[in-house]
Amino acid sequence: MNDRPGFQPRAAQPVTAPGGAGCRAYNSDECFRRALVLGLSLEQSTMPVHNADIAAIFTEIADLLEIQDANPFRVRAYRNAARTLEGLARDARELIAAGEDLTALPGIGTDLAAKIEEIVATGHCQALTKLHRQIPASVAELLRLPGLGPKRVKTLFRELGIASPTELYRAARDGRLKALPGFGAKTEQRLIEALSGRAAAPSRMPLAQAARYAEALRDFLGRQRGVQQVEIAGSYRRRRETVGDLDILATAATPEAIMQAFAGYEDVETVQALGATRATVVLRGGLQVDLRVVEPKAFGAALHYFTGSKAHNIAIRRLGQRRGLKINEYGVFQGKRRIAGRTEASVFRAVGLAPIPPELRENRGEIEAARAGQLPRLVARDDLKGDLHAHTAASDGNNSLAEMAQAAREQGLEYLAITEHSRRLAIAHGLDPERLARQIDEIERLNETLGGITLLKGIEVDILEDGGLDLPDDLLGRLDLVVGAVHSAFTLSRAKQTRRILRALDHPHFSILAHPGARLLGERDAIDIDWLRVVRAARARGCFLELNANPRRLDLTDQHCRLAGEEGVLVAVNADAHSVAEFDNLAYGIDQARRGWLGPEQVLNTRPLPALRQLLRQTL
DNA sequence: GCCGTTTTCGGCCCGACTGTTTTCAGTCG
Repeated sequence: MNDRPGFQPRAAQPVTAPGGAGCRAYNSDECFRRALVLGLSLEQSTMPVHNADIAAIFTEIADLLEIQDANPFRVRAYRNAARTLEGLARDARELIAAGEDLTALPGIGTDLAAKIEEIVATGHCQALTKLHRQIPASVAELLRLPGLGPKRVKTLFRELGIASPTELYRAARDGRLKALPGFGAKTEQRLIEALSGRAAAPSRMPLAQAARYAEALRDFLGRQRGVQQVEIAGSYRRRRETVGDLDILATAATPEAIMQAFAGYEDVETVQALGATRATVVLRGGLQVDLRVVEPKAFGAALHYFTGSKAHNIAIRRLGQRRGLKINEYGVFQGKRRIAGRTEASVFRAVGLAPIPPELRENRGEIEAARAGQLPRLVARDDLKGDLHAHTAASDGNNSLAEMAQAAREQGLEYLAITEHSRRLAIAHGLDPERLARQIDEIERLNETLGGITLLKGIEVDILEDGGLDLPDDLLGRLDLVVGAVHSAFTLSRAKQTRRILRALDHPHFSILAHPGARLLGERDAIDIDWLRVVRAARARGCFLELNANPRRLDLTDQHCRLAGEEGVLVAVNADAHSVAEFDNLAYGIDQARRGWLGPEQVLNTRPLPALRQLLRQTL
């Protein structure tokens, strides 16, 4: 788990937005009034304030307060609130516009609710502006450097006036750091290395990419003499779409042996720490890995602890505390007596909870649900009966219709929709009406010879900038389903982008909105749309949302899956396979669906074919 | 700054490792 705040540096840019476009659409009078009060003109109100912007401001306040040595619990309150905001499916400004009470959110009291309203209305927070008068914003950047926490950053600023990484680099190179109290030659050297760019800034790695490192390392450790259990915990086990680092947990007859083997693993680039039961290394490729060795009787407690999330752990410990129990990675203790810890289930039982699946452990209501015996039965890979988004060599795929059908059948699927790109996506060799008509005939012929699987006739039609579809109605009407997707004009304003999607959903033949956010992890941000309106429009029109299982996309996000589930919109978990190998990606889609609290009944393609056809007809 | 089966005050999660120290503070997860 690397839940260190600011691990994913996000610039806390002041958002110059008294109101913002989205706000104006909801509550123009109020925005106008606020703009007048603040002496700002509405012409400035272009950039809407998102939860991530508010969270970034709260995180920066927390950083600066910490450097000032403020009450640590006050600091934590800002961090908790930032985490709450980042975990919401809906933007705070929408909640405000809908008149909802922000103090109902966990970790948000009257003070922080007022600050959120202030930021939504103005794009700024007075409290942060005030802090900036005492400490420049760039000082907080120093916290991202290895070995620097609030205390040392404060020392640097107070003693040497160092307020930025550049100034720090200069001072370190001049040898001025090691004279400071609490600093030494090693710290100085480490900072020089980090600042000279030799150590790349840590960034989160897509889950599927991390899996390659993780599985190889797990196998290696499992082969070591005396090793009993090896489990990868952390966000990897929670199946987050990206992981910051790997947390590996093991039990072994002799801890020293596995620690040494770990440090000597062929892919290790640097060993950052090596203790008796805990070690940290960085692999070639930049992934940090922590290994922890515990006794078998503590394995469950340690697995729970290192699986996290941090917010979940804190909530569980607080629950234990109220029962007079102390919970740590070694077990659950009543006084000196250990009452649980060998298994995760025993830890949950000790605090009166049903076992919570790792994917739900984000402190987003799973503890309350477990206490009430209302944890959802989550969808599993085996629940899937088909896949509703696939390409062949006719557009930008690699295999033939027959090869894709056979691969899908080998994956245990009963149906597969063929959904090539449409003509506008020329780069992907998209189909024009004539070629699509030919493929329709071809699929019908092939279906007569295929056994054990049915191909469905579909298309991944481009949603044009104005919300129209890229192929004529009469042709779309001949298909079993129409999957529509955005592949262009990603940067439209929220109002325009939302209007575009709503118009596409309105189309009489529209079935499934593919990769609705159109994001690419780490490469392209999601388009800006009013999610609640889109989800509700999909429900009203009998349409469905896709969870695209391609590891680069994983789109819907977990939060939007949950929103869809709560609003009664079925989600299609599709591999978007461009080759026979890519059906394996369905597992990543299922992971994400589980993180979004979806059960089998909330996933469209868990239906057998007749039931699926009936649902699709309702959209056409 | 938040929160309440300890409800408007007094708590707030817990431990390992490193480096700088002579017994521990700071950082990190």
